[in-house]
Amino acid sequence: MLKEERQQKILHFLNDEHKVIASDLSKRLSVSEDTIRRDLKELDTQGLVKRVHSGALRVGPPVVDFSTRQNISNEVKINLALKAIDFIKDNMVLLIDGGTTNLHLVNNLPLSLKATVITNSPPIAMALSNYDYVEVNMIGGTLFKESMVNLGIDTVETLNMIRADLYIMGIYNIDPHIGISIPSISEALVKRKMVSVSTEVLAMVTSDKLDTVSNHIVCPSDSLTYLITEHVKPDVKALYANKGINVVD
Amino acid sequence: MLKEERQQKILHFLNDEHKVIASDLSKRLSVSEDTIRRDLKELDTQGLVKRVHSGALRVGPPVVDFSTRQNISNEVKINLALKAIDFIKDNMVLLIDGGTTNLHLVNNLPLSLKATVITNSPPIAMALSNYDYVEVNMIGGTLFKESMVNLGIDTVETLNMIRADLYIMGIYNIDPHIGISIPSISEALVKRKMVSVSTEVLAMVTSDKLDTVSNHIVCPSDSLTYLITEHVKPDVKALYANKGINVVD
DNA sequence: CCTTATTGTGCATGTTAATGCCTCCTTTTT
DNA sequence: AAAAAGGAGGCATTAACATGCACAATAAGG
Repeated sequence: MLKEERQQKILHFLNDEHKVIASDLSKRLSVSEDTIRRDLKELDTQGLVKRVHSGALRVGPPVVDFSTRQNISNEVKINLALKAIDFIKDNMVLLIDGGTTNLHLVNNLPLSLKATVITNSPPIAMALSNYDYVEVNMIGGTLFKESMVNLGIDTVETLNMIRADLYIMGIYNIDPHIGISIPSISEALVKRKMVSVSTEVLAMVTSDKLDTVSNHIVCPSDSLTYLITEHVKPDVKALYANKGINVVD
Repeated sequence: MLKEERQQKILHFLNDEHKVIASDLSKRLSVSEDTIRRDLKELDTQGLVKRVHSGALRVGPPVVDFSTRQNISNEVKINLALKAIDFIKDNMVLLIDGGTTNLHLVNNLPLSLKATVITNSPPIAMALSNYDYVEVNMIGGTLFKESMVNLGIDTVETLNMIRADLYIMGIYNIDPHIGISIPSISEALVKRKMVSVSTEVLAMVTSDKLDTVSNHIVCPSDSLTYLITEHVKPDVKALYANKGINVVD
């Protein structure tokens, strides 16, 4: 990757996030922190970013890109994604389904990641096409337009032939007692199958969804291996931790 | 190869790729890296590229240059798409594979279209999610990043369970005598199967591809039902028409 | 047809740029 | 205040670069 390209990416990140952390950039762009520091220094000299301890700040207002950016909560989801990335290692077989949070995750994976990704979500597949060392396997089915994932009998049947190291589940609701639930039954069926074919299961969730529930149960909450979230009250955290879930906040 | 020719090619590459690497160019154009460096230096002096360490960047947005035919060809493709739409009726089962021309078609379908579309291309599927009355069935497989389609054994096997009224084939080359061909063998296998499960086959092609050929044959040209193209010479048109192909220009 | 200038190219040379690591120092956090 | 995290500057390594030179191909002129 060219130096100019990398710096362009940093500016692009900064456009969405209003601040960037050097150590995060190092992971995302697969270069050493020293290089990131040099980049930030340069960009600061050009007046394109404001260098601060441990990272850099955006100068001026963000450039609005109508096609992709919707809301501020992106930043929260990006932060969840950055924490989740620590659990993704080279040579894993990953199973990733849909959801905007998962899409943010995929857009922030280290560029050098070497992995096999299985997904039933066209947007996830397309995002992964930027990663040279990631093999993408799409699972077919009937496109469910609300959440942009392929669902149906074919999908479940194909999943029967698969084993994954880590399933990154896009979730809508989670309740420590009842479990993970979802409004759509067909999505629930596919997610349930995905849980059953994966060694570990990771989910990211914003704190406001930590004790909500929908009508279709995907799996009990202790099916999760990792739950990535924001700052939560200690008692809620303990509730999940007691079930053997690795809570990261 | 002439120097000017080579530099023209470099500009052409840059138009599609927004960056070029000197060492890559050396291989692609079969000259030494020194020569490439001299070329890039020259082009930089003329302000046509921005020279950076290890390569060069495009200056400004993609060039609207007639020699590269980038923008023009988009217009042409949209025109082809508009002609092709006449052959798409409500309640059809359509099989659509990848390619920019097909994507243009999908983006210009009537919003009221009521149909079932089967596709192995994530971008096509995503574009179709805007159509309320179109059911989208995705065929899975291994994502082939160059052309953004799912390919492989799974893909072909899934196709065995399908019958379509009309297959809209994205094509690269067609020669009236030899047939439709494509550089990638795995893509050829999938396309061939798609032809065999469809009642009718439609392809759109710009006139400059009307008598070219690649190495892997998909099917004889008379497998086509409709060939949508630009203005072509009467004799060429007759050549295709004599094979029972409905040529539209 | 042969000579000769011109140009483009590849190779050998020393030089510079980009990056990662290391050590020592500074800032931040606990 | 101690510990941890971040940063600056130096050094080493690698890839990319500029330069000079030689050779080949081409074009012009005799």
